[in-house]
Amino acid sequence: MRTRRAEYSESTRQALVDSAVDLFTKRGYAGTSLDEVVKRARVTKGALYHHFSGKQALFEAAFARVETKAIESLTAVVTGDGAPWDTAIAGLRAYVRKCLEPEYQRIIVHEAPVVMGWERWREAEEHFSFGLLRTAVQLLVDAGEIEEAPVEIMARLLFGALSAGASTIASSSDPKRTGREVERAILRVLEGLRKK
Amino acid sequence: MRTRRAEYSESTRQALVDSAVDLFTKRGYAGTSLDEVVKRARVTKGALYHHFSGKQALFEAAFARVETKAIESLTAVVTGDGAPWDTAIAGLRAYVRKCLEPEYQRIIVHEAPVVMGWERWREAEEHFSFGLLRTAVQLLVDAGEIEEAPVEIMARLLFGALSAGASTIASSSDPKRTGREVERAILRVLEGLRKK
DNA sequence: CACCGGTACGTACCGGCGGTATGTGAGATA
DNA sequence: TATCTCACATACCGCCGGTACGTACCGGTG
Repeated sequence: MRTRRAEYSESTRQALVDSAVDLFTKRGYAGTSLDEVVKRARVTKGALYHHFSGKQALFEAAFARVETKAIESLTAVVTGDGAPWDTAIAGLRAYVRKCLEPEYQRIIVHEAPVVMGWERWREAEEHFSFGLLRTAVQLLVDAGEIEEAPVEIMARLLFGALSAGASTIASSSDPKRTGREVERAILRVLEGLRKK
Repeated sequence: MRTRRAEYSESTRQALVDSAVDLFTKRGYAGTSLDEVVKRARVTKGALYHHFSGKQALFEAAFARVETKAIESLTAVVTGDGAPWDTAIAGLRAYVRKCLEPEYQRIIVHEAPVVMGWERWREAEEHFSFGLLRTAVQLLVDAGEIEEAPVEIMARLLFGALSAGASTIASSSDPKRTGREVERAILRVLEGLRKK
């Protein structure tokens, strides 16, 4: 049953997460105070601590929000029925573009591993971007496109390379050019792994 | 002129950096209080703020300390006079091992980009590990071992992949095995880039 | 040797921030 | 309508980074 109070509650929760995503993106986790977050959401700390156990939990909620949105747009790209290789390439392109959005860049790529701790981050990423990337790699192996290799490891390396590439693009003085270069470099790496 | 006071001063500064490296490694930047740092160094905050402008500056000193030590051991590996390709491989192996040391892993790989900010981190790394890696890649290109490519970009991607690989090893339940797998995977990527 | 200047700290304190304990009023329940 | 409950608001605490100021000791000078 959908009561009135429940709707209000959900609404303020959303407002808190919205505010958190905004401020964490602009000022980072350490640079954002909870007073700012609740002020922007037009509530008080009482509301925040009613919905979340603390600052960390609020960050994880923001993390989940951003990642969920990202997964949606990425799966849309990947669920075409083209050749596995071409689909994978399209997915990589889409992911690099995602990494250039400030929200994703700051919260997911840069801060999450430190704020959540590497272990917790790794665990959470299983259900989000990294999980998607790993299944993509698995598909390529199954399709015989790239040589047999420990999928987990290869996916980790690729994930790291992609993040570094995206950061490079983002802080470049000529993002367009750097973007093309990064894409070409990644494609070259993949071609090097491809079976003849 | 080497005065007595200068020696004392240098000594307390070293003690502060030692303490900082220790605590930042164990508890991270945010989890370490300056009171703990000065207590372990057996001084007070007055001494700390005499030598460093603040917590950030102290972190950068710790960063420089750890990186300097790393560079020393890495250049020792690289300055053999073997074939460029073999030297590069040896360097990569040595770097992965470095990343498994807790100090390097926590302070340099995980926290530095967030604490210092990506731009500042990138700038600092020019004189340390990344600088070394990039010149190594440049040497391989010059020697005709790998195909022409924007060296900066390739080095960035490699750097990201190596960091991810090292983190994977460190948090693995079977580090020995994972270590071998990561090394093999990296070698395969490099072989894919090698000229025929 | 007396004096003095400056450096290398120590001490006391402030403001801000994360977190907590407790009050309260609107909406659900009977 | 009376009561209960939950979704907040309010007030407060302890810690921590940073600052202002005091001080003792070393090193040079007459």
